[in-house]
Amino acid sequence: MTTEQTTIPLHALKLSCSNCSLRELCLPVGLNREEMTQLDAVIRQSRRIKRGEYLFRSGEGFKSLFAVRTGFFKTCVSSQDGREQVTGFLMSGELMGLDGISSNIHGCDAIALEDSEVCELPFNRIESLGRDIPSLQHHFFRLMSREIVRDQNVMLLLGNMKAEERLAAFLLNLSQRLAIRGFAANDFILRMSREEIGSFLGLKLETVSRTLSKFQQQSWISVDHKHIQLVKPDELKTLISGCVHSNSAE
Amino acid sequence: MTTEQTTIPLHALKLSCSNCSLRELCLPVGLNREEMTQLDAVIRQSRRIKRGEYLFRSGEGFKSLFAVRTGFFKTCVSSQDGREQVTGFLMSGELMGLDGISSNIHGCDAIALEDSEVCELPFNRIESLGRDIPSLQHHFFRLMSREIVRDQNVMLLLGNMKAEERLAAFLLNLSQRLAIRGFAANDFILRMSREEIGSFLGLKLETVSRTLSKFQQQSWISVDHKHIQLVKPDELKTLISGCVHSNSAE
DNA sequence: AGAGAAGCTTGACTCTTGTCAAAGCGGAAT
DNA sequence: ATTCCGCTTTGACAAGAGTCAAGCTTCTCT
Repeated sequence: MTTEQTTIPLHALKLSCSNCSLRELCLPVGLNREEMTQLDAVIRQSRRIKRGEYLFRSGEGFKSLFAVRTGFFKTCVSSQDGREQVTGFLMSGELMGLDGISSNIHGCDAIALEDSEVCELPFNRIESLGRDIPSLQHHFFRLMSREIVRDQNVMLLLGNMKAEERLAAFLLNLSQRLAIRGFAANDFILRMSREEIGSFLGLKLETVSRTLSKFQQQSWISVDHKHIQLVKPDELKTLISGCVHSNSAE
Repeated sequence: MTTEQTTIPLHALKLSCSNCSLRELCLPVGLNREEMTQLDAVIRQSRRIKRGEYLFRSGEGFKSLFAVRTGFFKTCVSSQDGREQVTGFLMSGELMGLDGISSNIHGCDAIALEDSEVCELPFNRIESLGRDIPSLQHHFFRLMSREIVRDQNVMLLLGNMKAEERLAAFLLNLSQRLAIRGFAANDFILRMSREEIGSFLGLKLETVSRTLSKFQQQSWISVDHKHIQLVKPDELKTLISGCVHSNSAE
């Protein structure tokens, strides 16, 4: 049942752009055939990124957005003294680089957590194409807005929740996003280290480890290193019921 | 020296749209006279919001963005059990409602912290105008991206910084934004309560109070209820040097 | 295959922040 | 002008998470 890699399932591929598995990007837009062709022309051939490699770095010039085609990424900002804050984990169909638009400079690092493939979307061409295809323009506004909503939910998590709640919310969020992509919701492999989870959740790696152990002792989950099974996902949901945003539809 | 109200200074007004003091919105775009007229036509007459009133609520239908003309707002998301997370404090020229675009439903509450005025920007008209005026379209993408960058910096703050660092960063950020608007950078009135500051910074109100007292004991600031003076802003800067984002140009 | 490095778990202890409580002050409304 | 309520400050104590350390497992690279 274990998902070997977070690859987008085939049926989604077929329904989306011809050269790019961007479910998020293409499906909801409702483009006709000609518009789809135009968009395809803009999307550069996909690019392979090996595990551990940077897709882009904070401070580099911004030209393109990148959509994850296969694989798994993290994005993070670093402070001057080296503290690292992971700002997100991205799986297939999700967009990176939106923070670079404001200043034409990337505001975070994007690092592959497994061998991955991305599609490059040159932003100036997206902009001009958006002027010709209103629904595409609207879709990009929506994508950016969704990122803002996501960030606000992370703020709620970092500002208000206890360690157990944070970790439960994290596991359930991963589970849900995998399920949407056609993978098992309750049996998956973590692509990131305890330290990276901790950085994302505002916790130390020891706290992450201890909390996972606690969940396992309660038989809510089973932990075998990076292999996680949600045995009683409802218990996790109960734990965070109340402390999640009223209409958190992420 | 105290700023009685966060009103945008006159020279900025003159340089911006004729019916709306939206420095952020108008100045950097470089619109010509006719385009400016078009934009003015879209911006609805400004609306007054009394202190304590909601501009919009989470869950309400989204139609428009709102720009603060005068006054001061907070935006916040609430969890089901009533925990409130303040996601931002907004002063003149800043935009609210960007999170509503994704689902056509507002994702947060916007509440006036003093008697305020806002300009309403119907989003569908902004979108269509953006198609005619590329620089306007680009400007809105940039505004949304800037919001994402801001949110990432807040994540860094909530995830990595200690109470003193958070409060120092908060005070310096306020100071800087006031200075940009022509107000005194080191002598200002807080528009929000200790509890609201705490909610924004992920701290309890008592911790905010104690930390302010600590700063005062060190003669770094002077605190008289809501009246704050930054006596030694450089000490505050030293405190957060290192833990702020490398290129945090907010 | 073996060695070394990196990552994970767990324990003991510390420390920052949260919680509870009480008292003081100021501002808003009558 | 007065009263009351809400905000703020401060103290004492509790608790959750961080720090430090040791030992173990797994993975990677040679």
